[in-house]
Amino acid sequence: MPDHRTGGGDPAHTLRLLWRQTGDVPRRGPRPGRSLDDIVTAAIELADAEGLDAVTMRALAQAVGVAPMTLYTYVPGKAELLDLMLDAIYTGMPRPDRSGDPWRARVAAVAADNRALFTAHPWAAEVATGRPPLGPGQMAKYEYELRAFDGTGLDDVARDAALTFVLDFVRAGARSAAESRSAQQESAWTDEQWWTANAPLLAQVLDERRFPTAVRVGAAAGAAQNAAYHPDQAYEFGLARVLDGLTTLIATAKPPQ
Amino acid sequence: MPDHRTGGGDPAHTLRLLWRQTGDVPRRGPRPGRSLDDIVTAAIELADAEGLDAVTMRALAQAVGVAPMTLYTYVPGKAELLDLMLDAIYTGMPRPDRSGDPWRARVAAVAADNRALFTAHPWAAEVATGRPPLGPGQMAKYEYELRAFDGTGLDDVARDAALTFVLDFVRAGARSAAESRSAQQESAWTDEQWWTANAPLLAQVLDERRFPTAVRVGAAAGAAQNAAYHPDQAYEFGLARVLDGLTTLIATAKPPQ
DNA sequence: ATTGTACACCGTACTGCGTACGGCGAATCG
DNA sequence: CGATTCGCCGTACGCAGTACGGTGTACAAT
Repeated sequence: MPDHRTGGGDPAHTLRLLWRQTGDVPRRGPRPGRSLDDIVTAAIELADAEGLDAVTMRALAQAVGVAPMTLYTYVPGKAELLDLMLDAIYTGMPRPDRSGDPWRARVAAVAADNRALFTAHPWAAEVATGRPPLGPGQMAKYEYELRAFDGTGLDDVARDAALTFVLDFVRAGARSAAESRSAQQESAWTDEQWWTANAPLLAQVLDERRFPTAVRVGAAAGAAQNAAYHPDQAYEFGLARVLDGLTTLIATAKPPQ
Repeated sequence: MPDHRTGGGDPAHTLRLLWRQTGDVPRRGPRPGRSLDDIVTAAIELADAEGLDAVTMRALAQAVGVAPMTLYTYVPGKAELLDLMLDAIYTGMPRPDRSGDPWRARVAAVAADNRALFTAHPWAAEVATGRPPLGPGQMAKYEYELRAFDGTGLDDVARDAALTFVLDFVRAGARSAAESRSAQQESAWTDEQWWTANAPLLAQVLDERRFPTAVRVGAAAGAAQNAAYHPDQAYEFGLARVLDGLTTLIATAKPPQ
């Protein structure tokens, strides 16, 4: 998991790029050969195909068809590029009108939408968004997702906390998946191969009398995970718990009328 | 957030190091000047003090008082070192007998213990543990934490899923905190400075009619986070939801007798 | 038409990372 | 007392982001 994060560049510059308007003043000198969107789109495609680590300035330049240093005429640096990539995929998320559904279905849908985002763009889960890209995509996403809690009786602070709670849960699962994927890519061992390689070695040193519960539960969990697809299981289990937890909160906040 | 992960080395070699026994056969040649524990301890201290990024083989070598390449006579590579560091801090975690407490208090204590671990060793939150360090520390931790669900009526698979759910929640919060800290370290901007730098710029481009909920809730949440310490708030809110969600599950699994 | 200038483009080079490789010298064994 | 083992480490390589400065083009002003 690389130390990629949004909000790494100069705020003023980053915001100008995020909220860029198409109409521009006539400029002197030679016309740019590409557009900023070309760069961002190519970066997203590269990240989708080969992971975030593959998005080096050299590789991206080659994909776009320019020399590495030429990228710096479009983007101040890699930090700003990441903000632009994220905001772009946020912009592309679906936002159907779900005002007729009950809140629980709406929140479940928000979770599913974010999960789908991370499936389509696994690299997005790896990016630290403590300082979110404050662009149009992020704002539209935030606006839409907050609306999922309409009618729950939660106040504004609780509403933000609840959304953060749900999104953090989805992100955590996507991160595990992304980490697993990049681990396989870099170590040339499948997760499964790694476990089967470890099992016999571990059995030699592991004392069942010292760790009885761990050995028993570990075996059961291991068997269950082989039967079905593991990340999906953890997601289903966790999402049910998340929604139940919010249900308890909302039942207290808004007693049944 | 660097792409540090456990389980990156050769399984056989890693396990041998993790379960190393002190009694050794007499060896030929010169005696080692340091012990493996010296290396691991120094690495943990360095990570505690300056973050995981500061643990470079060169910096660690200097801390230990040897040349960089000398480290490779103690550890096959950096991947194995990380496994050893993590298992070592797991070993040091407190494991008091809480069998008298109700399950909810026990699980809350497990969450608190893990949170304390990440407070003492913030770098631990950054490490991807999809392939956990299968050493004595990790096993003791797993054994102990599974016991928190004794008497809940959960079967082995659900018990593992529930523990994973709780630990992932705590880890997600600790990651945010760690990311925030390293962001401040590298960008020379405080999170707060960053937000106050962005606020006026964002106000110029942000249309309140287009994003009414976002603007309102964002303002309320921002104000609430300035009043108190933000990560603590998110933890308290989330933990209550997590426990409530598990309560609903357990009430269904084990009807009140 | 000419000149001045802003700007797109990019070749070179620097720092810092993990670590492969091979040499040196000391401690132990036969 | 030689042979062997093994701790130690100097050098060097590939790859990352990007600072710096040079080159040539296209427009604005004259």
